Amino acid sequence: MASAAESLERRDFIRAIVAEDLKAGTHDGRVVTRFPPEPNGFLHVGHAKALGLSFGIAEEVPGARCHLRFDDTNPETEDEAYVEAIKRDVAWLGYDWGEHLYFASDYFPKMYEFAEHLVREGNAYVDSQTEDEIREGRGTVTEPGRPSPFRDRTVEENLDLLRRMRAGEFSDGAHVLRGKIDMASPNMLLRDPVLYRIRHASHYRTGDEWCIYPLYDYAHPIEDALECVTHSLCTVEFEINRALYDWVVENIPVECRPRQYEFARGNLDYTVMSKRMLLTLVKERYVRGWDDPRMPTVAGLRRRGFTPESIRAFWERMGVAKTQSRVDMGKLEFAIRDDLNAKAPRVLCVLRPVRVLITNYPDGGSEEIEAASWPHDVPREGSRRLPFSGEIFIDDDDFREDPPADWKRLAPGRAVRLRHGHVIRCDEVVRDDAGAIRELRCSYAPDSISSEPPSGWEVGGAIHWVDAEGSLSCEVRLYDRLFTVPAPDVEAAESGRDFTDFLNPDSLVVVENARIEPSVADDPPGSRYQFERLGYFISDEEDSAPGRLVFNRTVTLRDTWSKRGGSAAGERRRARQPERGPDLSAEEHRRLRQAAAPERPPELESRRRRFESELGLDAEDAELLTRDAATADFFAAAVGAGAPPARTANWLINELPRHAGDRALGELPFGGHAFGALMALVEDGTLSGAIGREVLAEMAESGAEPGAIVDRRGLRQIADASSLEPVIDRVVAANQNKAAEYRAGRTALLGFFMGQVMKETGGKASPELARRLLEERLGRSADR
RNA sequence: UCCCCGGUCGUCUAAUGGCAGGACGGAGGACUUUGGAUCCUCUAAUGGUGGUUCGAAUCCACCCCGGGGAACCA
Repeated sequence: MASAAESLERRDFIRAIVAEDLKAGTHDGRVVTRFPPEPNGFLHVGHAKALGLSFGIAEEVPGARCHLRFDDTNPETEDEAYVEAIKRDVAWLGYDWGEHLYFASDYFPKMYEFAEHLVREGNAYVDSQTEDEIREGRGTVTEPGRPSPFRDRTVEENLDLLRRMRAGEFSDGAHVLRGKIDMASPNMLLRDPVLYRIRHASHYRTGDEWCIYPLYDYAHPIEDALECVTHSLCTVEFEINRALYDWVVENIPVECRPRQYEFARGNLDYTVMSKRMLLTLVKERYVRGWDDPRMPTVAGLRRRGFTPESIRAFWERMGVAKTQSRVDMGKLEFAIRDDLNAKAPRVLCVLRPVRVLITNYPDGGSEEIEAASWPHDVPREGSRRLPFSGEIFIDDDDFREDPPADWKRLAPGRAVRLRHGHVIRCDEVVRDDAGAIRELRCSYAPDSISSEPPSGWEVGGAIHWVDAEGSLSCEVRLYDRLFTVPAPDVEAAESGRDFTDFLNPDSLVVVENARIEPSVADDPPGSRYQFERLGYFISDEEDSAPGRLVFNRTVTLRDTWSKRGGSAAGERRRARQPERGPDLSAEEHRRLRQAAAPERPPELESRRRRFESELGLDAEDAELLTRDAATADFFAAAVGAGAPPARTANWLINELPRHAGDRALGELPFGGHAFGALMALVEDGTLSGAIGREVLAEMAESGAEPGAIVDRRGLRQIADASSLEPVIDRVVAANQNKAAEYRAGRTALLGFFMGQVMKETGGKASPELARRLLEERLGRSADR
């Protein structure tokens, strides 16, 4: 068991929780997670994050597992086709659910049985109000709800009604089953949530067997409990649902006690992730389908050429936290380039061909060039042959008649190396009648393939090319971001426009007449390449066919030449910061509140004055301590036991609440007297503040006397220089480099040294003294 | 408006009262038969105001900002 806990790296707060549960043996040392998609759409990259968490943890902990469970409780939107698509995507990402494939719909009988149980226990009732009446009765965020007139039906009546609901005696909406919780709860979900509704609809798996269907908040915890899931991980918007989740699990007869934890969902720049919007894009034909390479779906990414490894690595680098975030596209692009650099063989492809005639090449001559498929820094073997003759194509982009100063490509009178081939120089530009470039006339330096050209040929850079005769025609699809703004959903909501208004018209550019080297002719669809200097590409699995080559651009190469600007997301965030005036200080707010506060009872008011005049408390402390009688009594008892008033007030206000947790003063296992004794120990220097806090923590836990705790644990502080100096010397001697840095001006390191001294002394060093000695010792220049 | 959750370099994320660190991006340089890759250097942050503490991103108070919440969706 310990080894299982150790194998889990605490990479994020969820894994930390799992590791701690493992250590504490919380779920008998078991770890079971689950991934619960509803089969009403395709998986997207955001789901890949959730997959990486739930399946990732299962992979990392020996003996753990992750269930793939279809949460199919709504017959109206779900479909078998989505089940298959989701299974395919999960498997493609490399996650293995083994035997553990489940369907919520398989639990319908059990869920119904539990519903009767809830009714019998008085925890649920059949409500016969209309949908509108129920909504109305729920109240608002500021007003409590009103109980339904049907709330107090007898168990017998409820049971009878529920059975008849199930038997199909009622029409849709005639009745619902509601949990009987709390109509006044600030959490609206707890105001008697609907558990079951009548819906005479065919379910894709259970057909017409059921005419009542459970709702998410009721079904999900049951699914988890029945499967003995231990850590039910979901996104933060379900945080409020947790209270209801816990209520359900506590009120049904199940063995296992799953816990729900929430993390931030994975959002990406320049796309949308909501199922509704994705469905709109597909249905209204803004894209070619769920697997359109511009879609953020797993299927889209796959067709675009992303690897499962890159997607997993991407989310692993992103981490898991609870802050809402919108990740840079650039990070996803980094992940795929990083992966493909070592996986995609290099080939040459010319997107927009310009004909180049090599005038000094032997007439009708040709040769074959052996070209390595991998650059020098990728340790892989392999090569192919490139045909070369006196007539080739280069890319439009690689020729400029009037180039900028730092141009490294072809221009009149300039020379470039043809990648893997000869060096050529442009002698003449031939135009057609319309003035467009028809061909470039160049000369080449013979025998310059694997050697430097003769002097006089100043080579700027290397460009890609293909042989005019020996190359193949192909179609290349260039993809760009689907939307023109980083957050189309937010933009739409704020501007009142539709999110489709922000679609990027250039998200797909089809290049029909590209030319590619012939070596790729017989590769299977789905082959990935780097088209040198252009990017990573994949042959399209749908549209490629023998004799018809179609490539999708996965991502461009990083381009430090024609670089783009900074992060648009950041600019946007800054732009949205509204103007506002200066904040009121905390002090001003306190005064305002106090002015508005009702008069306190005279008894407390007179104690306040006495605390202030007789005990010398400052006005604010006195006020705080006399807000209620219990606090005032507690304080008085402490002072009565000989405690110093000022320090006691300070600790009562600042330290005690932390250790009390939710407990009221009266519920603590110690009283004002013991607290006063602790204060006396701090006051006379027996304890430092830090140790005092530690003792207080133990008192709050066990109720033991402070003196007893101090004696048993030997906690007296070390406050004499003669005992502390050797420690200081040791610490400084052991960290000579840091000491030098400190002396050089990095005084923040004092905290580091203080920490070391505290560690050495078990926290018992007097901090004031330790700090003074340390400053003294470090302040001196290095002694020899 | 009430309840819940958040707020750390431009972005994502570490730091469980003790050195604000890493990654992406950006800038500069080295190298280069890909303006790729790699390597080096640099850049840049704790929302605000108070408080507690020897010491606060971390604890407390108030404020500000963002997200979620009044489906018979999940």
